Amino acid sequence: MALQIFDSKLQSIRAFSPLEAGRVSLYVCGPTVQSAPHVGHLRSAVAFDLVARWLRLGHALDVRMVRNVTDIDDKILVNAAEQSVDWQALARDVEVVFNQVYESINASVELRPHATDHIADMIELIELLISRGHAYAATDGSGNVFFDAGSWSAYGELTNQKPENLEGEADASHGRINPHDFALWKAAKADEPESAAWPSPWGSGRPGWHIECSAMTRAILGEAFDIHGGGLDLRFPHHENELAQSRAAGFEFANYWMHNGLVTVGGQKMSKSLGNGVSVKELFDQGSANAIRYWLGSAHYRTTLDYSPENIADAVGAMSRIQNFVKRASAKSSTSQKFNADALPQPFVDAMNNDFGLPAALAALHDSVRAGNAALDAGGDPAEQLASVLSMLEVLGLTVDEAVEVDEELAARVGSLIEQRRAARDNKDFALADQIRDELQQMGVTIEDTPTQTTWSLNG
RNA sequence: GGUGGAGUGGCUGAGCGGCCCAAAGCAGCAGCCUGCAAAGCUGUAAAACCACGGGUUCAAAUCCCGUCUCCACCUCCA
Repeated sequence: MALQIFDSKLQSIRAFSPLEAGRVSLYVCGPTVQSAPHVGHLRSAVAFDLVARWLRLGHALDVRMVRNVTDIDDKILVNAAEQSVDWQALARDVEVVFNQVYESINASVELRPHATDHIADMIELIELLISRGHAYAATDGSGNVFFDAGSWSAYGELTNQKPENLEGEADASHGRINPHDFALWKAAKADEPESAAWPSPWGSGRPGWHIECSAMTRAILGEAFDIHGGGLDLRFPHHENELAQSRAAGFEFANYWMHNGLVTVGGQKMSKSLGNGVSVKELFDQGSANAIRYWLGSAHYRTTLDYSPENIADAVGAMSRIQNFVKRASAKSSTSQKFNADALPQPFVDAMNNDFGLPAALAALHDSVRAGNAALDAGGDPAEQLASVLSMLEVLGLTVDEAVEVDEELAARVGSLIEQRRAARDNKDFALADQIRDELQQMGVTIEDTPTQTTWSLNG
């Protein structure tokens, strides 16, 4: 089965076919580095990392994936001012945190262009739009430049909006002709740092948000590229405006649009005003990055995913079941190959090809785990299932959690107690054995008896 | 007001005309294992009347009409 993708511009499923045979260009809107990442950032990152992985591993395509960094923005300047720090330092620091988080959840992207490195590209694009009659410098002498939405009849095509139905800006000023015209270039303000302004034909200023992505996609992926992705909340106005600008400039722009669903808490979208945001740190305290990644894949990428500690706990359990199998099977089987496309079960392949149907793919994964466990219990060699599971995990970007490092002193004490308990059990002194077990539990150590030995791990 | 999305077992969450007397996970129950546990593994019940009311069809969770409820976007947001 060929890959089917839900194109959120057409609002329907269609077969995926790259513009250039064998290659895929993918642009995903990355974070505005204004404050620490939250669960929503992770969801988007993982959703599109899975897209890239499947294109690479499942379809042997050469994927060029871009995730930009918006490092100049109103919010960055405001937050920096509030914290009395340099805005560039804030942006840099926040970006470091984002990169760490992306790496820990195995969703890093190599191409990470910064808006501030593409100011010249943006100015060039704005000039092109003006020359084509789709943008204008504000007539009030403010130095702002706006996109002329009225000049572009297709405006609203991405989200099926008619300009007259939009609520419209309360403040249709700053030199706008029409309320739905949006800023391409914002004139420097007196109360903002000089470092946040660049020279331009319209005076000193900085780019509007939307033009950044239009300029960067063009600079890095070209005037036509395969897939544009981002969070559902970016569809309007951000992506609508990107599309209008790029098309008005004469570019083909994205061939497919993909939007990931949002993360809610108690059925409501996370937002600062509601104070229900869940930080990445809070999340990682509840489970390994693998378990979090599993949780993010447990619902289809286009649906809303509700956060709750219980749901995370479920994912931790499910992930540990899979990892247990890999550990058990690896001890019995010599399969070392990490990924083999031929080892992917057909239901898994079909699920991934059906618009990245992760829940069904995970069901296929569990089916292989169960079959492998059954083979193990029957004394057989689970090589086939292990190969399948390892290959699926590779596609899913999941790994087997490594044991946590513990200090030697503790290890020695625990080892000694376990030895004493073993001796007691050999003497059938079960009261003493249980007493030692309780003692270990109080130390925060849980032991597990297997037929041949006793293993232990730290709680929590 | 406009534009989209969603309502499926105790919970999470797939399926989107026939293979659905509805996937998978979690929880429950039983068994294996164990000195006993825990952990692990295996198997499995239930009234899931697929929000509600109509309709189309040989056939509907899936399509159509109506109703109710919830969510998102239309300001910055992944």
